[in-house]
Amino acid sequence: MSTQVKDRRTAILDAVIQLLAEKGLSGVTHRAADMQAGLPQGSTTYYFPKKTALLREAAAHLALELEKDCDDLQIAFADVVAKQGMEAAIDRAAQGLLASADKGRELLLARIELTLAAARDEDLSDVGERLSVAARRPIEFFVNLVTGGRNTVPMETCVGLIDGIALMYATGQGPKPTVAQVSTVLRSLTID
Amino acid sequence: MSTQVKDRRTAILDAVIQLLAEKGLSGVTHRAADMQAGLPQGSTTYYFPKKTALLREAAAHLALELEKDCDDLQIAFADVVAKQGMEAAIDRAAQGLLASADKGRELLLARIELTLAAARDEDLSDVGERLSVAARRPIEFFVNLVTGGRNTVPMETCVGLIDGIALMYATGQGPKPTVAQVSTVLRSLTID
DNA sequence: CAATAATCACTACAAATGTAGAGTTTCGAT
DNA sequence: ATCGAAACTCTACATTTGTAGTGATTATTG
Repeated sequence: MSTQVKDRRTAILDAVIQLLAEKGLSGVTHRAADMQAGLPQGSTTYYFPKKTALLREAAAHLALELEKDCDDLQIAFADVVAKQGMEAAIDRAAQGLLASADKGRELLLARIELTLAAARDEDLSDVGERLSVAARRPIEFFVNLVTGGRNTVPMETCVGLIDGIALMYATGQGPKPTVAQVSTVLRSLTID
Repeated sequence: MSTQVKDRRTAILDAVIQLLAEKGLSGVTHRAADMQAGLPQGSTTYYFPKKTALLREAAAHLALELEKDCDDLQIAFADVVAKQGMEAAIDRAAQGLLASADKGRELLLARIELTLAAARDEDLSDVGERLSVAARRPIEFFVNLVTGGRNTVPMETCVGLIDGIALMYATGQGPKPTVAQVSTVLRSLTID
């Protein structure tokens, strides 16, 4: 059935994302993906014979997940802004960014791995672009919320800032930033 | 001769760092390192039989290079502060951070690769710590310069911020930040 | 139910990789 | 000059990986 196919495909792509986060790019092999997904050997080869295609589709899948998470976030925030005002929303924005560093640790690490891979392989450059766009969305939302659209720093740079903090935390190189610290940085992006 | 030995070892470690930046962690093989260093096959195997040791030593070598670059930077800056005052120095600090993103692109990418690897492999955790310390030094210097030691954000977080911007630029995901933008962010780290 | 196609599972194999060890060269001390 | 050791190079091999292909199973259609 079509759902069966889609289930297996997504199970494999989820497994690849998990492998990227846990074992790195070199940890992604057809056999490892089979095992991680709990499917018999050969499954990944069947659905994605070429490894480039496997990575490409995993990246697309990851981008979709990121965008879905972002949509959820925006819906949740509409309420906060409406009921508690903008100032509270800004703190919650910082909070949201930090939460995504915890919950989305896997997604973050997988995305960084793929971004690095895309920066090297010509064949994956479009994938890098796709991920970059997906990663920009929540940041764009938060930064616009905080600065009211008058941010003085390009949105890509804002993504870099936030990603850098998240990556630092995700790789265990430093303490988890506090809400106050992040919102300080967020506010600094506005013209004063 | 002893110099011969040291030359070959460092040539190999330099090659590994270059490979890390250009091909990623999975691009680092004994044979690839031989070729990159322009040495006959088997050389890397001879000096670093175990791959873990190869990576570990490459990380240590990278840390040394980072620290050396940092020392040069600090010496150069002592002059600027003395002759042109603090305000000029702050702009030059932002400029310096940006310059290191260009000149040090290889070092940055190699460091990120190793940091990610260290975050996964238990055996490399000390390496991650070593690199983290080395990366912190120049940031510490600049941030202290800008904030006068009254930075409101932990130093590790500052490293994350700067690394994130540099990585964004190094992976071609966004425009090179301007001096004004970086110094804006730098200044935001102070208590006001 | 039959048969035909789609889906899946397994085997096979060439290339690459980590690693060991056997040769070979270089070089200093006697 | 010769010996011995250190430094180096090369070959070999088991393992892993990408990928193709072949057989088995399931679903679908007439």
